Amino acid sequence: MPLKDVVAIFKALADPTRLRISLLLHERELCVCELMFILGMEQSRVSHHMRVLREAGLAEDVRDGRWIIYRVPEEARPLLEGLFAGPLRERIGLSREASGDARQLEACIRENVRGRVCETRPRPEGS
Amino acid sequence: MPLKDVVAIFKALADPTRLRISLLLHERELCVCELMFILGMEQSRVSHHMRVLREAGLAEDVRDGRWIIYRVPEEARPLLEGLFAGPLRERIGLSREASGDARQLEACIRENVRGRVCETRPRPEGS
DNA sequence: ATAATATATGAATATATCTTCATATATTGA
DNA sequence: TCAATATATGAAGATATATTCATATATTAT
Repeated sequence: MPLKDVVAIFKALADPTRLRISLLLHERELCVCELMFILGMEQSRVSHHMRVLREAGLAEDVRDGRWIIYRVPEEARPLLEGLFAGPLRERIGLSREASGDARQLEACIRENVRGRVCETRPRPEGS
Repeated sequence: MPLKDVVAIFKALADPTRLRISLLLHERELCVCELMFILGMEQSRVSHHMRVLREAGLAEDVRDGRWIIYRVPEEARPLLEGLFAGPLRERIGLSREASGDARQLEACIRENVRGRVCETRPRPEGS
């Protein structure tokens, strides 16, 4: 494997949003609207980040009806397991962002965000 | 630890040169002129990269006479150990760059690069 | 077929990053 | 003290990256 590909993995994780997404996907597969809900970010922003994670091999998508579900590919599991275990886990676990996200992930499931209308786009003018 | 600091660690490793340097320091402490020799890069380029690694906590420097020796700080050892072990080790180990660097590191020691004049700056005009 | 929903993507702008060049600082040896 | 060596750093330019806005595509329900 070219070093370039390893660098792409670190690049993918070298952004707070993508690191948060990666940690979330490490817990559970999620669609874009669930990620929007958890992160409080708009749709295209999440989508663009998903492309980077996908191209680095840290996420893959499967269509399920009108949703596209993102998850960690089987091949990348041991890698993320290794990265997020040990010394990093402690540091990340103590971060405000990660614990907030964990709480939002629970809310996301409890409130069945995927089942309901998600308002993925800004409403057209005057409605 | 704020997520920001974890991101800084990934950012530091998300560059081919710094990843190579980090792998080298993981093996052995090195001064800038040794890194220049191994990487085949000019002085200021190496220095700038060292600053990023230092600020991310992945390198520290100790002066030894006119040399400044870089090494992995004690606190960062377990982290790098974790990052560079497992699935990543295989991928990195197979990369052309990393094996080239390993060979150059040996040459660097064999030829006692630190002991000799290193030409860390471009010669002044016409000499 | 049409409308609504979920997602992706291209373009534009703002911001960050990398490299190079010039120069500053610190140490050693004559 | 002066010259040489080793390293750091600031500025400038080139390139990459992140965010937003507008719009395209795919699926479902009516």
